[in-house]
Amino acid sequence: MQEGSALTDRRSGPGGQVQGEPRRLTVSRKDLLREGGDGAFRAFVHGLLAFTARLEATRNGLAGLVGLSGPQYTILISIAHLEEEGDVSVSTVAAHLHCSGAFVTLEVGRLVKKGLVSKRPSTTDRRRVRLSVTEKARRLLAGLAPTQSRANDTLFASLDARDLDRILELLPGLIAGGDAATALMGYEIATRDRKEDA
Amino acid sequence: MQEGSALTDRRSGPGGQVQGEPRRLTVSRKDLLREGGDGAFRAFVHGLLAFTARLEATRNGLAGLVGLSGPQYTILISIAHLEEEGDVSVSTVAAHLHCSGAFVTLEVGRLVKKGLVSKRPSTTDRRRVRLSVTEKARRLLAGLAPTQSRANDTLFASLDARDLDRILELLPGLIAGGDAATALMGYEIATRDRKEDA
DNA sequence: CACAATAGCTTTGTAACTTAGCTATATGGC
DNA sequence: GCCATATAGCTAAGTTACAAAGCTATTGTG
Repeated sequence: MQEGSALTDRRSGPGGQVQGEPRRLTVSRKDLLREGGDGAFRAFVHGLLAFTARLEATRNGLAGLVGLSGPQYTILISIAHLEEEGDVSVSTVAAHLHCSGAFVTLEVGRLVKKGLVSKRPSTTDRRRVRLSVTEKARRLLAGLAPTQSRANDTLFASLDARDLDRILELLPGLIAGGDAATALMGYEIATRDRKEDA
Repeated sequence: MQEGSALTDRRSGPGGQVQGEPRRLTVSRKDLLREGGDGAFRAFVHGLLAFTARLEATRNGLAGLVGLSGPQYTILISIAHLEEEGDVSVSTVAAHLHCSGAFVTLEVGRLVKKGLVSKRPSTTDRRRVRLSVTEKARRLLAGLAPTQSRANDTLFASLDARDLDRILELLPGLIAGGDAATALMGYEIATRDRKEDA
């Protein structure tokens, strides 16, 4: 009973007294504010957080079905994908997945050992390595497709055709924004202690 | 020169011979196919992969600015968020972030040690713990808000008002889809060796 | 009142990374 | 052509981010 008292006023402190400051916003673009507040945007961020965790869990499951770890599977399908538009090197994959080259080197090595990726020297730059997925890997992934299809249908059941179109349109900009934001973060980290305006 | 030969036909094997099988689809809902193919959907998946990696990197950067690890920061803001709609326990957070309770216990312990989270026994269920963020944490996050705002403006520069509305509408369904898909994966994993139709 | 289920904690282990340092090649100025 | 600088990839070493298993204390359930 009286669990109603658990109701939390999002503007009040622990004693219930409302602080004078008008809650600093976590985003400022007007398109992303609603009635001057960032509540909707925050909900968006937390929703994204919850969704991406489940997306990753699903990917890990698919990976496990073909005997790979999540990252291995991700790297494998990324090579297959990137291969469609040109030569793929370790650094290409690392940039695409936004992780260190060392990690890609390591995991690609394991994929090679499994016979799923082939590694030959690039013809144009002998420092580089040309990665491609083997026929064995294609068969493995083709075998996974039915399950993948069920998983994707379930995962994206609420998405309609227009949503997909719009997101496809949006993604390049969002990725660019991600690169810009991480660059910005690098700058903020480098200059952080300099200013101290409370 | 003659790098043009690197052009990869996405339907051909290494020798250039086209396999007879018509590329198994990774999704089957008609809304998500284009001209009967899953190419657009695949592009969507890979774009999402690239974007979420950058999103996480940005979050890690924000976390670092306040002396937290990425997961610590994520857990902290999740508690703050979940607190707005009711009591928050370890398992609430674990379910929201789709990770193990053990991990939440561990990280929350560190946040408590830093004075950012308070932990008291739930009044209604003495097995449970009631988590809440401290005033110190609120100040810390408020101090981060300006940077966060710059980062979010950059990250989501390409998103317009209608996009945000639509995604907000979509997210609950997507999260539910994620839960359903991971459940499905559990089933697939449990029954995988049973059938073997090559 | 037993019994099963649930919440959380601790321990223990593993997988997922990164940083630093190295070598080989490439590239741009002089 | 040659030197300085940058880039590609590899390796080794270390750290962090997790999860599985097992325990205790509680709570619901027949």
